[in-house]
Amino acid sequence: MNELAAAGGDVVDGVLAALADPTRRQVLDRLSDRGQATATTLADGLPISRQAIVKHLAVLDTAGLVAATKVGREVRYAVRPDALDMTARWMAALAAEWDRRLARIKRLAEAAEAAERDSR
Amino acid sequence: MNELAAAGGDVVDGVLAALADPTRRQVLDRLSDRGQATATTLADGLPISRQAIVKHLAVLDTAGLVAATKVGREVRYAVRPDALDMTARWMAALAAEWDRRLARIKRLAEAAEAAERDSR
DNA sequence: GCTATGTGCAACTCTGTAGTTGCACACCCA
DNA sequence: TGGGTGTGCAACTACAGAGTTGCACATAGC
Repeated sequence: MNELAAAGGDVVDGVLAALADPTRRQVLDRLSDRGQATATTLADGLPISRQAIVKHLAVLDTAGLVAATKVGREVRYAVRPDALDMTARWMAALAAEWDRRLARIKRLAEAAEAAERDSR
Repeated sequence: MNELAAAGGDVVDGVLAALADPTRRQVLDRLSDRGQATATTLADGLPISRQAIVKHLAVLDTAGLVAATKVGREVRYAVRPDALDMTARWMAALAAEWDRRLARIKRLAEAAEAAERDSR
């Protein structure tokens, strides 16, 4: 089993699934730009309905990328960097791990080649 | 417009879409573990058909996460860390950007609150 | 109290895609 | 040269989810 996949796997899973959708990334972008916004406000500048935005916000909320605050009759959403940061670290660690393994394999291949040359 | 989204947007887009699928992450994990593998080999330990694996590998290839090498009649795949590393950096920068904006908004809110208090 | 506006809920359509199966083709080996 | 094994291509099914629409409900403001 992979220890990288195990560490905070649920969070990473949700964040990756959430960020896979371009519309959701756009929503996040606008949200981080304004600091706070409601689904209705966000739907204004986008070519999709408010309900679609609401669904996207629900996904982002589940992924921990967004936090909802009820103020009177409206619900304000704000960006939450923690989950994103965690996923970035996970990804960087994974890339480093791949690099390590590739370097090891390259070493082994070169050693095998050298042995081959010597035996000839 | 967001300068972060613009920088290497295509690569990030592909990588995120590719990593969103758990099966593809599993394929990548096995691939990085073995260094090299064919679609047939990878399909052995997984509960899906070779053709499904082939399709996943095609997606990963398009995303730049994997490289294919033809050796005789078989096609060997290997992990390629560059695109993943680039995406990790993009994500870290995005998280930092969110942090910055949140800090700025918090500062503004506090300043507004202080002004409110003074005027009272 | 009455109306405006913002949310929530539910049912529906539709497209993308994960997965399968069947078969043809290419190549290694005896 | 012929059989076994690995790939590629194409058609098909099935399901998740992105988006819409309609309506009921709650709250702010007059």
